[in-house]
Amino acid sequence: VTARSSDGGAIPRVRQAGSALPDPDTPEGLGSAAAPNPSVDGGTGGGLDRRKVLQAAVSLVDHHELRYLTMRRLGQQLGVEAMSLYHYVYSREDLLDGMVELVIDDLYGDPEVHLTADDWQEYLQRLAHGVRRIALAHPQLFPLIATRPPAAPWVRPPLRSLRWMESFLETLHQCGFSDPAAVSAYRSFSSFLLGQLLLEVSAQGADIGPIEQANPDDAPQTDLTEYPRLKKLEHELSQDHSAQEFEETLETLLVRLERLVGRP
Amino acid sequence: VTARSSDGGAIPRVRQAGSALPDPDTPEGLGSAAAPNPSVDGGTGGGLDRRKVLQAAVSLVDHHELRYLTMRRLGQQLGVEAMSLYHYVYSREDLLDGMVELVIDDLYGDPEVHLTADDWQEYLQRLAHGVRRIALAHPQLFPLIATRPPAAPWVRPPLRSLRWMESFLETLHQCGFSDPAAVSAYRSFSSFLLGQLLLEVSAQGADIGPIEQANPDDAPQTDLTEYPRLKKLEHELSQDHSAQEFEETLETLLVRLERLVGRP
DNA sequence: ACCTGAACACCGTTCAAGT
DNA sequence: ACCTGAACACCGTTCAAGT
Repeated sequence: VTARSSDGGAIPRVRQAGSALPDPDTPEGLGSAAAPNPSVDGGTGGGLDRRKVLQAAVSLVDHHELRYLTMRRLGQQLGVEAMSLYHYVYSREDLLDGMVELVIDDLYGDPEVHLTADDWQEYLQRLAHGVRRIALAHPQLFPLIATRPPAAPWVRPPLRSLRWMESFLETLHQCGFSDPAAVSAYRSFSSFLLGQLLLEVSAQGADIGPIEQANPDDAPQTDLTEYPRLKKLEHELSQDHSAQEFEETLETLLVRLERLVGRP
Repeated sequence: VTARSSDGGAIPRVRQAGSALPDPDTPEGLGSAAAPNPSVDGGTGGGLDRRKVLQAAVSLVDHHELRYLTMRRLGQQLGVEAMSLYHYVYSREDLLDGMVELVIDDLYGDPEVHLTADDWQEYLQRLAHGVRRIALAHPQLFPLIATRPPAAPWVRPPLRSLRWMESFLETLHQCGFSDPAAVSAYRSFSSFLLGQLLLEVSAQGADIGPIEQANPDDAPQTDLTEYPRLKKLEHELSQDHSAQEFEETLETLLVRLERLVGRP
C-alpha cells in the first residue's frame, strides 16, 4: 500500500447530476434497476481488488463522461454497494489518482515509444505521438493526466511520470544538450504537448477536474536517487518561466505566419 | 432576453464537497451562519438583477474555486435564498455562460487590445496579451472561456467571440493574407493561445468544467450577416485539422530545439 | 475479512404557497 | 412581482452492525 499524500485538505470532487444525466446506451447492460452486475470484472473471478476497481472506473469514464463516475454507480457496476469501494480506495480523489496511474502505465508497454531511438528528434516524435495516443484513447481522463500534480509537483509543466522525465533529460544529455538547453527543451516540449492535447480533448467534451493545489508543504519529498538527472536539474526545473515561454512561442509563431502572407 | 440554446440535454454540473471544503478567509464577511449579506451588491441599491447575480458569481469564483460556486452559497452571498436566483438565471449552466460573457466583455473595453494596429504582428501581439491578462485575472474561469462552445460552435478551436474572430480574419485579410492563409493562421494562433493558457492556469489549480458537447443539432444557426468574413470562411473554419496542426507544430518545435544543441 | 443500512451534510431544481 | 419552504433525487463519506 503506497503512502498517500492525501488529506489534510483532500477535497472531494463530485459532479452531481440533477435528474438529467444522459444515459447513452451503456455497453454494460440495460438493467435500469439496481441489479448487481457482477459479469463485468476482469473475468478472472469474483474477488474484487484495487486493480479491478480502477479498471472498471476507467472503462466507465471512457464510455461516459467524467461526471458520470460516481461511487454509487461504480459500485453498482461491480455488483457491490458504494461503501464497499472504500476498502480499495481511500476516497474519490484516490480513485482518480489510481485511474491516472493505470492509464500512464500503459505507455510503458507501448513499443512505439520505448524502441531505443538513436537521435533525439525521433525520440521526441515517438514520445509525443505516444502521449497523443493516450489522450485520444481517454479524452475524458487526459485532463487529469496532464494536470494532476505528479510525483514531483515542483516540475512545471508536469510530465506526470518521473520515469519519463528522467529518460527525456538523459536522452537529450547524451545527444549533446547542455543542462540549461535540456531544461529549456523540456519546458517547450511539454508545454506544447500538454497545451495542444488539452485543447484537443476539451474540444471533444472532456472535463478537467479541480487540481489539488500543488501545496509545496505536503510535497511528498520524493526520493530521487533513482533519477539522477532529474535530481541534478531539480532546481532549474522548478522555476516558473511561463511568461517567457509564452513570449517566445508567440514570437516563433509570428515568424512562422510571416511565411504565409501573400502565398496560397 | 436572449434565446438560450439550453436544455434538451442540459446537464447540471455541480461539484459537491463532502464536509471538507476549505473556506479560506473570505473577503466578503465572516458570518458563518446563514445571515443574509446584502452589503455585497454593486452598491447601487437593493434590487437584484441578472448582472448583479453574474458579478457576484464571478467574484465568488475569483476568490475561491469553481466548485465553491453553489446556488445556495451564491444566494447567501446576495442575501437571498438559492431559489430566487432562478428568476435571473435559467440554471447553473446558464449562470456559467453568463459569467463567461461578462468577463469576455471586459476585453472589448481593453484599450491595449483595441488600439488600431497597423501591422498584423502588433495586432496579434495585443490580442494574445489581452487574452492572457484575462486568463491570469480569472484563472478559475478561463477554462470555461476557452472551451465552452461559443456562439459559433463549428469553429475549431473556438475563440469564443464572433467579434474577435471577425476582426481577426479581417485584419489578416487587409494585411495580404489569402483566405486559406488566414484560416491557417487563425488555427495556429488560437490553438497556441488557448492551449498554452489552459495549461498555465491549470497549473494554478484551475478546473475545467464539462463542456457541453458541441451537438451540431442544436447549434443555434447563428446569424452571420454582421460577420461577412466569418461567413465567407465558415466552411474552411469548421474543418478539423488537429492532427495536421499537431504534426506541424511538433516539427517547428524540433527545428527550434535543434538550435539549442551544443550551445549554452 | 468483507460487505451493508442507515445516516449526515451537502448538491440542483421544482412547485405550490406566501407577501 | 418577487421571494420562500418543503420536497425530490441525487452526491461523498462515516460508522456501527451484520455475515
